[in-house]
Amino acid sequence: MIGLVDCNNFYVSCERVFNPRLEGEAVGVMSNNDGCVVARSQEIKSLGVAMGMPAHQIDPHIRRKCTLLSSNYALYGDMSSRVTDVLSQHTPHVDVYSIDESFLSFEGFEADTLEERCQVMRQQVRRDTGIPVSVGLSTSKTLAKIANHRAKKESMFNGVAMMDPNSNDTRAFLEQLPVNEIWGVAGRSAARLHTLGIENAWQLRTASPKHLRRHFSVVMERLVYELRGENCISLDDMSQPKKQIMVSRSFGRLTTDKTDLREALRAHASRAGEKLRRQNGLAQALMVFVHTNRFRQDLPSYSKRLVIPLPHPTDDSRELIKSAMAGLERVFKKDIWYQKCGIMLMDLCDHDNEQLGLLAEPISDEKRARNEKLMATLDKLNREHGKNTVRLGMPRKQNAWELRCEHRTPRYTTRWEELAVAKT
DNA sequence: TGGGCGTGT
DNA sequence: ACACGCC
Repeated sequence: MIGLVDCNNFYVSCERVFNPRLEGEAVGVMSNNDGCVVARSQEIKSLGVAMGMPAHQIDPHIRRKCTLLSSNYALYGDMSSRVTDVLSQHTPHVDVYSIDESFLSFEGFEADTLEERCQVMRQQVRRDTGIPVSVGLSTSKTLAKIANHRAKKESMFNGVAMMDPNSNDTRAFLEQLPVNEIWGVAGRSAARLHTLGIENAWQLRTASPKHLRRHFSVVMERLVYELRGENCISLDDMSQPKKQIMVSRSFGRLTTDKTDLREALRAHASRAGEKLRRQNGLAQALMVFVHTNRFRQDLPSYSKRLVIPLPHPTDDSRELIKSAMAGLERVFKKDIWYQKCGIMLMDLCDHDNEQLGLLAEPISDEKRARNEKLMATLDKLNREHGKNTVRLGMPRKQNAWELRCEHRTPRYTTRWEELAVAKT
């Protein structure tokens, strides 16, 4: 049996833990730069604020009834690991799927004890972290996802729903479930399924896998088996090292200033280096890109990307920065209003069995050890004393790439200076 | 009017 | 490179 634990309205729930006054209010959390609404309380959903809606498009009448917060990823990330910690106490197999979702394997557990166990687990998460979660149980991940939706929507389940893949009840539910509500099926695929006469999940489940493979791909074929209750989506991939690492941000305001781009790319390359070292990898190439705001039709549009092979595989932030700066020289154009820039590390390989290129410059073991120690120290300081305690080069004040986040709450759990204060 | 991945063709 | 998906 597989369980899917999903936190309810996760970012909003995190905010409510530290500000209980938000309970019962219409609350939304916005994406970076206060762009779109990416998390919504039940109350704000009822007001008609859609997922992903640009914040500035919300009707002013509605807007006045809402609390819209900037995202506080330091807080959400920390709360997420607290939730995961509790889950790990209830089964040895937890696959963290996203910041607010985990798949749990209950292999070897008695099936008829699971609903009860999950209730206990759910209540412990609530008690220990303050976060409400729902649990879906079934024999495949796709069905566990569907069960999770039911657990959220139908109050009779009390937050834990188990779906027997072969029950009449399941059949009835799948018959009224539109295909686009299935995990892995969105607008385009749903439209193409419709042309084949497949409108609901039951029709998809009873369709011919071979037929679907012809019209789509193995992904859709697997989905048919998943809907039948056969677990065929592997999630070990989740913990696999990344094949690319990307860091990019929109600017807080548009800029034509090369120094802004230089500083932003330096920060992005450093962050990418951190991620790379954490997965014990080396990069063999780096891509730099810049572009303008495609929504601004009054300004010239410009977009450029450039792949730069690295002289040898590296995880050293200083070398990544050096290549990124060289790239910037080649993609930068004067008098362009840039909206975003970023870098992507590519052709990643494992640190421990590095392939030396034919033309690689040999580096002495001594020098290499020193570089590694420097990076390790940098990472340790930033880990233990907070992000950006030590950085490579200092950005100017009031730079254009600083994120807009006018409504961010304190980082209660990850910054000493921002701890919650109990008033007497 | 976000950011960061993945798979498949 | 592109299409499409997830969260």
